[in-house]
Amino acid sequence: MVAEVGVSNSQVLNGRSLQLLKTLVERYINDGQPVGSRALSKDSDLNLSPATIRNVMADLEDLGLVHSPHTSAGRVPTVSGYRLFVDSLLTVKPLESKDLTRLHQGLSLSEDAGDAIGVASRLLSELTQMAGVVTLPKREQVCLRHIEFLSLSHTRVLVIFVTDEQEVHNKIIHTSKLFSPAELQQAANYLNSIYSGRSLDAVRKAVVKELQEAQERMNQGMLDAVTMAQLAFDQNNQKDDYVLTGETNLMGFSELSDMDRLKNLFEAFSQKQGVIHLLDQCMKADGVQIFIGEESGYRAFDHCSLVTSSYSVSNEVVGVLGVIGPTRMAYEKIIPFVDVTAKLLGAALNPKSTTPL
Amino acid sequence: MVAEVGVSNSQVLNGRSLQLLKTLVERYINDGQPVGSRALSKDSDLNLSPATIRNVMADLEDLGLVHSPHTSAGRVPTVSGYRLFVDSLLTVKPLESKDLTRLHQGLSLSEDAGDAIGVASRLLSELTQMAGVVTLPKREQVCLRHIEFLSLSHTRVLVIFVTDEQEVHNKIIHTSKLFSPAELQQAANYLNSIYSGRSLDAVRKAVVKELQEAQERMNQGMLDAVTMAQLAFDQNNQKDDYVLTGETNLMGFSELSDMDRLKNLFEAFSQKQGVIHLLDQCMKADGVQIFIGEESGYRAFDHCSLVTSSYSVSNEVVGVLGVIGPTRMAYEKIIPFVDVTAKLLGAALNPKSTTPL
DNA sequence: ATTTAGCACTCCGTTAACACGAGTGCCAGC
DNA sequence: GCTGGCACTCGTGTTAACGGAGTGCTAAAT
Repeated sequence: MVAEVGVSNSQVLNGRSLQLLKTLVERYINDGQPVGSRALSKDSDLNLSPATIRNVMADLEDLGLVHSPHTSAGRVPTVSGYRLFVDSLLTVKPLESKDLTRLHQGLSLSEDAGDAIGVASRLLSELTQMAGVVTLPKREQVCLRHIEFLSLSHTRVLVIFVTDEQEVHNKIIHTSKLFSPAELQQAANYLNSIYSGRSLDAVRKAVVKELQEAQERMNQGMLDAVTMAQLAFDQNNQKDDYVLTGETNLMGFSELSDMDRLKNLFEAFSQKQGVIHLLDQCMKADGVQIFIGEESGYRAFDHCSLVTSSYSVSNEVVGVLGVIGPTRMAYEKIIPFVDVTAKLLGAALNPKSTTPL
Repeated sequence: MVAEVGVSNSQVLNGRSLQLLKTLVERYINDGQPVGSRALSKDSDLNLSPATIRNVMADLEDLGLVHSPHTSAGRVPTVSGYRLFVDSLLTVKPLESKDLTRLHQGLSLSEDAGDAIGVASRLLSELTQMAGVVTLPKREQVCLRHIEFLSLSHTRVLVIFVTDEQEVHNKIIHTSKLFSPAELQQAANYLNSIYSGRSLDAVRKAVVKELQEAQERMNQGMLDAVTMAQLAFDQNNQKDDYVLTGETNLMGFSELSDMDRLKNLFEAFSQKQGVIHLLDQCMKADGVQIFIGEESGYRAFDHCSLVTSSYSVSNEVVGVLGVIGPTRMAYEKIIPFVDVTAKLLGAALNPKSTTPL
């Protein structure tokens, strides 16, 4: 059932040790108590006496896979122990059909992208009873649909633009000269005719290029338009952000009941940048990605695990979603859950799949 | 210094008892320990022996103003005790000048309304070390500046409108028939020419009126425009919402260190409706409003106090801001703080005061 | 050579007993 | 009406004892 893992310590890390590690982790995930040799002897179907198991446990402890809180307690998996479990020992359970239908229902009838993101996050947290997080889709990969300028006071201009995912963005820019409403209208018309339907990234590049090389060919109106477009699509405009729900679920877990830890965690949530950076890393790898405890490198997440998956629209990775919970979580259920949710969210965001009523 | 409070129990609730209640509350707010008769005897400048003070305390306890956690502990103010203190005994301290300048600076250079709201909330929480909350300005009182329609798929139309506070709102509506981009443009032009500059509430009413009485006078294009406007400004569109910051500050207070309480509180924060309802009540009364402990009627807030003030733009109350903390908070500092912040936020939001760079 | 049984040991968690300090209520005297 | 004194109550912190759970080690059994 459990194959050997080919490492240098092959004579100790044989099938039996792994089997025992597996049942140890499973049992610990279930009831949160350090698990002792007697319990393990009963739980595993290899008929071994507690004494034998104690020997194996000592080996596992030497390898840093388990750890005992104090001399006469059972063993608890370490981060490495969890890692080995997740990578090689885990038997993932297929998603329960009732959860699948909940996901399907919820995501299929979301009106716009913002909706879908919120729904996805809420479903993640509700169905897992942990915290759900979904990053907003990256703007690079979406297309410009419509742009519009509106004069505020003097040289302040409100830029409104709509992407093909039916998201409305807006930003205030400061122009170098005063524009009349008619001029602004004209500029918008020009930009719409040229750039509508192209990706924002492409627009950004095109704008820079036009400004550099083709100034003499353009009339003043076109030049103004392109200049404003550059201001509007300025790089730092893309507000990285995410939707987080069910944080309060985390308050129920005993491993996070320490007020200082909890405070750090929630502060990390509201400061956002750290979490965003972490999620960005997950976007690079496709498929499900897992950070266990300190692996994330963020102190606030020391006692948490993060299970993520990137989601894609038209075969282009645009964001990440995931679940945050204590390291002691039911990975075998969470992993397929996150996986499926990512796929469904991607499908829901696909512009081709939006069906009019 | 402390005048008598005219109630039926005038012979017990004389100036001296009130003086003692005052110093008791002040001392309890300072160090959070139940305060005993000896401490009170030293703290108050009326020279009384502990024994005398014990008698007074017994009276105050009969009146339900103080309470002792157990037989041989000092006294702690009850909700009524805090209430009496806040209403009649409190000597508010003027805002520290460094806090005032922080507020001024922060709020004066906010770019748009959303900015200002966020800054206000952040300043409230940072400077008080508690949680700060600001409701978004109510849409009724703001003016329409520009409206725009954009066709999505089939009969789904994206409505974008801008208010004079430089806020961009958007909503997806479903029309009964298919419109061409030109028709949508025409409709938008019509609505802009008629309704631009009028308050949203007025627009809503005018639209309904027009549809009822004047159908024969209008051509089809105008009719379509007005119909769409009605959908766009549909009543339930106004998403009540608020900005909350510094929730994590609340995790430091011992009275909220109970995990269940804390969880309830944070859940109330994320569900929002309860909090919104509470804040709505505060909007009716102008000036500073205070809910102490259970007074709010929301179980989640049982051990919290809420100090709020409505804020106004052009003499019209549009929202509420406030501070949430434990009942044991420094009211004498928080009250003027909230008061001033509300006034400054109102000023910052005033469209006349927006200065171009 | 591996597994097992037995045994001494360690450590946690709970309970009880105890002293201490802080504060009260009440009474008698000023 | 105020005050000092006294007995009493209650929470806190310390200590000791004890049972339970689990380990490590050693010696015997397979």
